[in-house]
Amino acid sequence: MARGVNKVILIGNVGGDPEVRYLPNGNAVANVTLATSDSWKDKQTGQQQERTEWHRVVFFGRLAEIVGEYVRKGSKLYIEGRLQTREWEKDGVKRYTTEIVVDIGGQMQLLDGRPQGGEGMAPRPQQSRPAPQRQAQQPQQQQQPAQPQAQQMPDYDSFDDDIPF
Amino acid sequence: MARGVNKVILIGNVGGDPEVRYLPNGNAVANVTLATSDSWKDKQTGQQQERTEWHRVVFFGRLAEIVGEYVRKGSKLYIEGRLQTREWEKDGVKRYTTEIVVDIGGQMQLLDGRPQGGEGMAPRPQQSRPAPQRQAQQPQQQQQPAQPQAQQMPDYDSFDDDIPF
Amino acid sequence: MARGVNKVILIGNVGGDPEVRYLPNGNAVANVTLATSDSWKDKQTGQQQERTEWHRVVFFGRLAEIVGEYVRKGSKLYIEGRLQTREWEKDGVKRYTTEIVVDIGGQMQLLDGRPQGGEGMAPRPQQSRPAPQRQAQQPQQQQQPAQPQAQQMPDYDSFDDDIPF
Amino acid sequence: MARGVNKVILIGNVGGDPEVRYLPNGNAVANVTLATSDSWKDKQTGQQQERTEWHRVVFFGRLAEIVGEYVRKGSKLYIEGRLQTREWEKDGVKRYTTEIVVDIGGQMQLLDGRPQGGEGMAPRPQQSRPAPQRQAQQPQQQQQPAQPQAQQMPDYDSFDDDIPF
DNA sequence: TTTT
DNA sequence: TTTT
Repeated sequence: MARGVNKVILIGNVGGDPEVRYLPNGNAVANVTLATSDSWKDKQTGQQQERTEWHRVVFFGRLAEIVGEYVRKGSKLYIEGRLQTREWEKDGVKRYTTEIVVDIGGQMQLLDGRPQGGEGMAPRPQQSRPAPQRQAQQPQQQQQPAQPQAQQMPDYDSFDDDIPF
Repeated sequence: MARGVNKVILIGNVGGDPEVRYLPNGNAVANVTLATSDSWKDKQTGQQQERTEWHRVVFFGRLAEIVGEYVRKGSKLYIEGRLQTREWEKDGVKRYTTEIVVDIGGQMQLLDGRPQGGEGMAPRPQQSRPAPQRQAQQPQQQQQPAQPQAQQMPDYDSFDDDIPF
Repeated sequence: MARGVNKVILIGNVGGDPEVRYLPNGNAVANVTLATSDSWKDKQTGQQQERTEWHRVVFFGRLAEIVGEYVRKGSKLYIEGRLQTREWEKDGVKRYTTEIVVDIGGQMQLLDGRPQGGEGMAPRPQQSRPAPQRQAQQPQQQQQPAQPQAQQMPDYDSFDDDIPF
Repeated sequence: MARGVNKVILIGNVGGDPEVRYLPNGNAVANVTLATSDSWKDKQTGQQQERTEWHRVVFFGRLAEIVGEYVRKGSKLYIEGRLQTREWEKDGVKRYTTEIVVDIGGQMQLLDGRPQGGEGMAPRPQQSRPAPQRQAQQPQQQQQPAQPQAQQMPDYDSFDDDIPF
């Protein structure tokens, strides 16, 4: 149920291989940056201008797993999600990061099965990926308070600090 | 022309009276915060939960003028725009703010003509608002380099620092 | 799962009180017509022009019940659904009707709680509405083949034949 | 200006080479059918189901010309337009056809530069296409009343009767 | 950091 | 058939 509408629709290219993590409850989370670009002719100079916008997209659940397997740097994606701004702190000062959350109620479509590397649509090999913890949660994780909601995830610490927004 | 799609659709309520400014070229800019909310039942506790998301929306041009006249705190709006993140600096450290830009190609609909105050849809009195500078730009402003594009607007300094994201 | 995207977003006013029916499996179906309008200035004559577009919207499930209770002639709605064209026959000739289907994955928002009649947001009295058959299906209906999917619903025979498209 | 919102977003594949025509005023019109498909698992039978939906899309102006040059059978498109139902008559009985109109305010993105035929993105040879009549309208066409608006176009007679809706 |  |  919702009062209001909060909808984002993007088509763009992925800036790097997705980072996939697993929450203590076994739910997958995948982070991706997505570039959309606009070009227009400057009225003053007549020059063709271009501006690229980078978006932080966070997938949860089943879509996160699909992203981890099939999406790579350069992939073209359609995504539908919602805007969410989370607060974090650095050196005692509050910062805010706005992301597009894609979970249930959202959508993702891989528009291009041929990203760099040329392995076609074969799933990415998964040796280096930690096993999903759906059916087998580790004991020490169950001692932590359960994660009731994806939105309440305390931190996104796997994010590179160098991508600042 | 665009490579990619960058679209945001929101329906929500305005958090405060709009701030309207005029760029040196006479174009109006209106800033508004918009609240959307989601509610859901927590699976663990069975409790009804609610989360409100605040969005920064920036209108340009004709829509900004309409916003300045008809939108007030509490107004319910439909907006369609695009995501844009701009960089700014505070105490020597870079910060990023993500906004929804609504200009040509975007859309705005006032869904509720009866916000708090009860004056109906009568335009807001405009004495305290600086005159639009479309046909009559002030000389000292023309000495500055022209602002060719809304996106290149150097700063949004009229923003209240207390709205941190 | 979907290959492709099929999304319709409308904001408009409802042309008449909704017609709510119940499928044999107890699922509610609500039909509504929704008007959206565009106005523009004719370049030839300089006259203000207006065109109203009428849309057939079909709600299923929980949303259909909400529509039956709260939506009335004149209500302003936001809906998000998908396009679907169904075939029917009249006098031996095939006809096609395109509707916007709003079910799971879709959305509905009542944007105006004050339609004509002035009873506020109180649910419509329900004496004249047949009881939902969720838990108590009637025997003769169970003898029919089950309706596996809303999309496969054989007919919309409660529709007024006079609304031709 | 609009009271209400009427927006359609589709991603799908084109069913045949576009038909491009020119209105008496020189404006291009391109007709395309676009397929979107949904698949789901039937709850009764557990079988994977698929349903393809065909949409009639009509492009006007610059986008129609781009469609005529670059879009072919099998092309994958993103389109953003609005719903419009027009009335026509056959054997004295009124029929209605719903289309997605993509003109100014709409958008089109070619998501796949490699449709069947393998000529890459080279524009389609244009010998068989009637010259645009922008600057040079033919006299007999000017005797007809001018077409002030794309929406008022009297007929779409170039459509194949075999595509019935 | 992507893509055309 | 709606609404502003």
